[in-house]
Amino acid sequence: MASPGKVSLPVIKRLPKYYRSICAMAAEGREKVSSSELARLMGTTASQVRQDFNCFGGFGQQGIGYRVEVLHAELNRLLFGDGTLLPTILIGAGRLGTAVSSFIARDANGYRLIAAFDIDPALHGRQLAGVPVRPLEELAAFCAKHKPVVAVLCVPRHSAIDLAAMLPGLGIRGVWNFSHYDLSVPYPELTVENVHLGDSLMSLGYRLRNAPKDDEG
Amino acid sequence: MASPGKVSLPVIKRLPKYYRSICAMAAEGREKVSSSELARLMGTTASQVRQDFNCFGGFGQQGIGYRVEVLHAELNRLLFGDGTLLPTILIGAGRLGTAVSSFIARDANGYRLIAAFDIDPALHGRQLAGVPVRPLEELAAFCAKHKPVVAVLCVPRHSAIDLAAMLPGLGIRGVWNFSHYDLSVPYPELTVENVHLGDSLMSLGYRLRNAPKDDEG
DNA sequence: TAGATTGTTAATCGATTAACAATC
DNA sequence: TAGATTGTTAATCGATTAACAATC
Repeated sequence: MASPGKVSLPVIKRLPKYYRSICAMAAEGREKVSSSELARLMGTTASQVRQDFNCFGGFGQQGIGYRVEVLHAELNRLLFGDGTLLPTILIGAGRLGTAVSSFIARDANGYRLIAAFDIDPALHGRQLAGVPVRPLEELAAFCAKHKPVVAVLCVPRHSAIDLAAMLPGLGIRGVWNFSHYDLSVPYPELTVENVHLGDSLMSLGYRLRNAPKDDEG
Repeated sequence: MASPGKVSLPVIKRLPKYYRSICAMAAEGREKVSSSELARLMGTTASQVRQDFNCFGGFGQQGIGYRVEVLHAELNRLLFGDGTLLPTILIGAGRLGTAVSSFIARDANGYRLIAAFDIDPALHGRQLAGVPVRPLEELAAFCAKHKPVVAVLCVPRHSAIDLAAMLPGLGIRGVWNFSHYDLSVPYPELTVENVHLGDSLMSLGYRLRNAPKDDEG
């Protein structure tokens, strides 16, 4: 079993996919599953499934397989810890911010939205997924008092750069970044998940233009 | 120079990041740039920059560096082809769909939104980023007539599964998938970009809980 | 016991990085 | 020419896959 900090990023990124498969199985009442069946469901190999689980100590029984209930509990613990929700703020309450806020609030992903911020006075006071939109000037005071751990950035590129510089000082340790500026590079002290919608669209375009067109060629 | 279909996915995913850096430089009037400077900006190595560009034939001059203008033109061509926008439909016009539609329409990413679809009659006829929301029943007829190439899926998991099965038959070759179901596995005939917001949030949670807390430890 | 399936080590594969000759 | 920097080959690194002993 590797020490938790040592688990590689590709493995970590696969955990939610395992979790979803297992949740579906648990809901169906399945009791056991083999690495090869999980692999087929996820489009990978049985080897990878076993390697991945063994990063965390091995959840199976030799000769038998994996108990769905055990996998479910272990993955749940890995992804959500003891179940304490991570206090989270949203910065940028525009269209994207609004969509994202309801996503955080609705889907049980381990986060609790405690505030939203925006520079636009027209938005101040509005409710967003159950929290009011506050002026950006209140950010520092709010963080000092309520100690959010995660910031969701739905702001333009330049605001993201400015904000990221101050966030660690406010106690923020994680950022879910929707601005199209890659925050992982300049701010290694933050744990960042970049969701670069524009980049993903552009690379899709390249792949489409260069895909083997088996229906035409 | 590798044949276009052979360029590896990691390289393709870096193209938009190069493009943004180069656009910024072009805007500043910079004329030349070295692989090492680009590498520093992107948080990678000069070696990788040169390897990446050489997948497409090499855009630089030995001893000199890269001309910003050349890089800009080449990356532009790679990402956007001849500039023809890819005709695109949105399926699912809820909160997320709304945010995403304005993203497609506003940011110049090489796509042209030509229609939106939803099962909810309450949304039918509404305008979304300049196109009307249509009943889902019209999807097949619309595709037959207008030949969209890309579908953006902002629908729940189960609808995504059902839709993906029929999309190739309607001429759709690419999918930008926001449903939390991984479409790459069951539909290899589609070029899919999965944007799994839930998964990205969950893995962020794991990383935060297991990050080395240098401010506490 | 025989069959199945994990845990774990070894082999392979691919991507990244380093090195260096070519060239401006 | 000397210095700089690419293009390209070689070395390294890490992730994936295969193999197999352990075990139910």
